[in-house]
Amino acid sequence: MTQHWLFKTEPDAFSISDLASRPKKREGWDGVRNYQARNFMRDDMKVDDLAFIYHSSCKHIGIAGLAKISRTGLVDNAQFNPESRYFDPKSTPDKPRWWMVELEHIETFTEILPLADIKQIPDITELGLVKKGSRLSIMPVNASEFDVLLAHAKRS
DNA sequence: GCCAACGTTGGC
DNA sequence: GCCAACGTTGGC
Repeated sequence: MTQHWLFKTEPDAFSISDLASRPKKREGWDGVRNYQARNFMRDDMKVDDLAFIYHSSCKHIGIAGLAKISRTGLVDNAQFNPESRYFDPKSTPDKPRWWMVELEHIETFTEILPLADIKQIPDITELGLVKKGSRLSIMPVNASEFDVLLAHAKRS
């Protein structure tokens, strides 16, 4: 059973076009340091699951494109690098704390589907983005809402 | 830059 | 295990 996801990113740090310009259009999604988000990646994601890429903390906030999960079960090596802002002194290579998946770019939407518009769509009620207080950087999207959002994103 | 809401830490 | 204090997130 394929699931659907949404990954937040700050485009100043890593954007949908950065993903598209990587070799094979793929990149490991490192730097997640939240247990719930990690658990989604480590326990629930499957190769070929689809994922929206969402731009946050920027001028044009919203869903910017579509990707898929290309690899799972990867260790986020930034946790072992003392130079990295994602370094975790409590994690060891024997027993890594932080795991990630790899994403592969599928499509950059012609226009970003703005958060303000998403909030106006009557069918979108379950999505974490529109729920008060949700700060998850990675969240599931149920199948019907995923279809609605994809239709809106392609229409704009 | 503000600030509400949330997650994490650490003393007890 | 509680909970206050602190740090972070992220829209506005």
